[in-house]
Amino acid sequence: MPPDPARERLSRERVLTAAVAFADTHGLDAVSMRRLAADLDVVPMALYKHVSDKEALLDGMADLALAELGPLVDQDDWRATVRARILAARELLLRHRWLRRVLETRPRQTPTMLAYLDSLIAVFRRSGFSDALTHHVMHALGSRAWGFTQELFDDPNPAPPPSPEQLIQLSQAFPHVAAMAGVAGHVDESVVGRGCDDQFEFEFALDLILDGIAERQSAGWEPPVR
Amino acid sequence: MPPDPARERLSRERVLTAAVAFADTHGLDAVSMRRLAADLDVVPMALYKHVSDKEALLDGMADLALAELGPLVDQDDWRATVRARILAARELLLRHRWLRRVLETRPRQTPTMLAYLDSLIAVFRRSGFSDALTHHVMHALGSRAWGFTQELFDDPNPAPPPSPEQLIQLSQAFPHVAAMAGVAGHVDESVVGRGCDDQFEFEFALDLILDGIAERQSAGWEPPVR
DNA sequence: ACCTGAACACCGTTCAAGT
DNA sequence: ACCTGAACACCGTTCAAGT
Repeated sequence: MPPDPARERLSRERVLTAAVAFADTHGLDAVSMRRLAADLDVVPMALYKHVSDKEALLDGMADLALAELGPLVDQDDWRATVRARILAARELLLRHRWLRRVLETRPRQTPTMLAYLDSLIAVFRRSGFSDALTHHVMHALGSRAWGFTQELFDDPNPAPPPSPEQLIQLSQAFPHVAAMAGVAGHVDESVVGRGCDDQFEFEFALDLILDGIAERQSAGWEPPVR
Repeated sequence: MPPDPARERLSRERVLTAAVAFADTHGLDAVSMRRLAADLDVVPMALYKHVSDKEALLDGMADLALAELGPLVDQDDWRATVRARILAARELLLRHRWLRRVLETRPRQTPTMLAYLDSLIAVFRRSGFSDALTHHVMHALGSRAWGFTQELFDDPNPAPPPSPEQLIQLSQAFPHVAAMAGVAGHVDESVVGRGCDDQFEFEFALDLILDGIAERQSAGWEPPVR
């Protein structure tokens, strides 16, 4: 049979775009080489011409999604710049719910990931932070620099809410968790559970850390001699 | 053939203990139902009598490892107590390198996980923190409450160090990353890479956050009215 | 140069049977 | 009550062949 002329040729770009769309709609767990191939109307092995293996596919997906971020925009001062940049990254991660888990599992930073970090680090260095302080400060931000926290789960099928009986049992066994969670209006979600990492939580923690960073810097923090 | 009397009977405890030991020595990726069964000299399906599925196995492994932590020990004040507790958890995670990834992927908290969080939350509440502040403060700690950060990878096969040529290329493309990393004496490790999340880094960030928490509390922080 | 087909070495898990 | 064996529906990836 002659190749169907109506069928678009495969390309790395087409593979990655399809993979991102597939993950957006079906979740990361559904992304397999075989299913992606089926989605593209192609035999599994056809993908390997454009992507060396599954890890490379995930790298490419991360790069493609991160490209949506665009260049860093300077604000009034380092604090506002870093804050806005991180909140923008957070919005990206909320648009692509699978991205957090992909970033977490990259054994090496992709160039796009490095470029993102470079742009953040640049803000601190240009604002007079020492290289040592910049280094520690980036560690203090940790994954929050990417706009996510451990709470932001990518669970495709959230667990059903516990029954009233279970709730009573839980709050007897773990009274402090219950009291603390109750205040936030979601007794059904545990501290590091999913669902309560809303904008307010994220900004509270981010500002707390930015305050700490500002304090270290204005106090002229220096690395301990050893 | 009669059952070999010398062969110890399987039990949930024996399965979990073997799984923990197996993960300790071979890494998490090596833990499969089939390989664990082979390790126990048993057919794969024999495990399912003691553990309902693989997720339950991972839950059990987490519980067993976390049990090593023991009860919380009170120190001079909330700050010292929380600090010591978190550093103890960190040491546990360093002993069981697979545990971080298992904790991260639990869709629901196991009872042992909840008990750990409960003990931490109790410290804040007993020290006069409001429930609302306690809630936000636990979020600010995030995964650091478990003694890990995004930097603490469980990579069984660390990537080879880049060649000098690659290093030069990298530092030209990402000058700020290079400058910042250089100061810490490990140009070969990127910011969120593995290997530089040493004790000092962790304590720097932890203390920065504890400072922020102490500041919020002594300032009488209250949730915004809405 | 790009895609295909069959095969290999793995998974987790079900079902029906053995002791 | 506990373990077994064969089977099912999946994986990622190799190799040799087609066009």
